[in-house]
Amino acid sequence: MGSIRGAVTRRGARSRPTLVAVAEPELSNTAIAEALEELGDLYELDGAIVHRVLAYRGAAKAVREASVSVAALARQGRAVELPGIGKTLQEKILTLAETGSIPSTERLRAKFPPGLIAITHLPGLGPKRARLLHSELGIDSPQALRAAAQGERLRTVRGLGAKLEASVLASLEEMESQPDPRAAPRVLLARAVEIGEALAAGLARLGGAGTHVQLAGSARRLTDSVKDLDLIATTTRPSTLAESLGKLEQIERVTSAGRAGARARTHSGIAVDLRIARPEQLGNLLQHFTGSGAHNAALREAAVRRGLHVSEYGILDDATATTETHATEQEVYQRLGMSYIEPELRENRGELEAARDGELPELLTLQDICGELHSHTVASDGHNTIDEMGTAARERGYEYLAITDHSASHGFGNDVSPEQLRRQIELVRAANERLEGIELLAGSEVNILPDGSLDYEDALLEQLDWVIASVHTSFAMDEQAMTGRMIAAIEHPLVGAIGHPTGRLIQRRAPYAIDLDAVFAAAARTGTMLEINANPDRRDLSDIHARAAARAGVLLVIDSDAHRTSTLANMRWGVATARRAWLTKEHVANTRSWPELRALRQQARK
DNA sequence: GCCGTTTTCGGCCCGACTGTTTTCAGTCG
Repeated sequence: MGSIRGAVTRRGARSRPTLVAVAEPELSNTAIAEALEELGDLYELDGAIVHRVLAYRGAAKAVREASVSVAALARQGRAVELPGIGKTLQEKILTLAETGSIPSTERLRAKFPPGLIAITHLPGLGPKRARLLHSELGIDSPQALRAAAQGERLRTVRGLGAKLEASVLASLEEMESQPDPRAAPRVLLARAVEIGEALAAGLARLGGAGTHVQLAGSARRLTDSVKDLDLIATTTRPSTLAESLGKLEQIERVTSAGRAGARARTHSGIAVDLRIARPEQLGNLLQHFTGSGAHNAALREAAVRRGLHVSEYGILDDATATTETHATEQEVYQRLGMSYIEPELRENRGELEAARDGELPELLTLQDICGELHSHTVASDGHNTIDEMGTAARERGYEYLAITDHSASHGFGNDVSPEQLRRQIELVRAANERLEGIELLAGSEVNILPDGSLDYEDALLEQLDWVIASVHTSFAMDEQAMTGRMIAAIEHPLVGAIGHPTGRLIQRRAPYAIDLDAVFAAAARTGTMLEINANPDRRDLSDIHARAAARAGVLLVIDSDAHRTSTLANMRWGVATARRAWLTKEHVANTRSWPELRALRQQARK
């Protein structure tokens, strides 16, 4: 399932490719994850034990993060290989895929009105209170809840009071402007880190000598987006430091401050949580507040089996009944019998087992990157000249820079005609003569047309050092067609890499429908590389997808896709994604010199 | 409902906060 059935265009064929035949698309992982989440919510309302509910939520997460079709896995009896999915859930997934629904969902939907689930998602209200409201007052929707709160009827229920009525009304008002509270606005990582690092530096300055402040939370794990900022500090004067948070220009207001820390909000609306640690327990606090929640829960669960209880304050040993504190995270992990786990890996995706077995990868670093293979100039939609980009790349310490402007059909007034590309090649060659200390490569970011062909003739592409092929049009094709389109480009012998392979824009545009299993298989077979586009809005491939690609034997490239000299620095976010994908230096092609990389390409073409 | 460096049965992270409570349940991260 999900694999290529028909013959694909032979590598080396120069004629227009024919689209490949691919299998009937399966029920999407997103749809399965949503169904499991709904069933978890319904069981929660039904009063199931919390662990059963958590099992459904854990399974939904595993399905959402799976890089292959879970419906296809379930058909093969292999969905049980995913963490948190056992025989029961595999059966339910199979039933869902084959009949379109799950019987227990249907039964519980009949029992609880749909509006009740919405109520459980309001802050301060959970399943217990929703059920109470339903049984005591007959409340079955947010509208009914509002009426009851306004009529001061909530306080007639034992355990509820006037303050809850007020907070419910406030939450309902909030919900109207933001229909799903779980979809609260998140900030892209680049912006969050920029603000977070400024806050940390500002606090360190105000705290004076002996004060250290660092980012924790999801910003430290370098996730795609961030909900709030966690800062961890050590200082000799805790109260003074907490108060000084409000003096920073980014802070709109401080909601609380004390010796243990402070809470605040930036002018841009991001919640900030400052925690002040005693130096001897900095490791415990930092480990706790870096998360992720799933990583910490799994870590603690494993520790309990060994008689150890982990919290932000230390590790309690049942054997001695004492709590030990740890100045560094290294000591925390060591005490638990593990090697140190880099923050980017802390997602409960197998890192705990690997750390116990001493099998964590040596993650790629920014310093490993030798060159940039995707950049734009004024020839298309960039803002700097070839020389300016080359000089900036050299200043970053790169050995090479590929100039890859858009191609003949790009549109927006930025298309580069074949004639213009010929001229551009000459300009790049001339600039390469002028500039010392960096090799400039003549390249192009070529459009993959809807039929899978490219928008320059092969004879012209052959004159280039480096070709990236990307989809920039017709995003709405069905999965079969899009997969065939992409594989045709992967099969093209002159294509070095596929740019931003899924087309996603974080928080704005979902990936287009595509069978990535088939794409990875084709890329591994042909040696065509796949890009991790480092633009902070894209980070495409994602961490999950890049990890699956590497496992499938695909070689990756990390590209800034810079449109001006300053955005060459976006490489940082691509490396972050690669690290979250467990990638080492060996997985990434542009950690190699240009001669080595070129040799790899030529080898793949044989 | 899942899962095993004490278990195939009986467990399943930890602490803070809030609001409503005379000792705690529910929710949250």
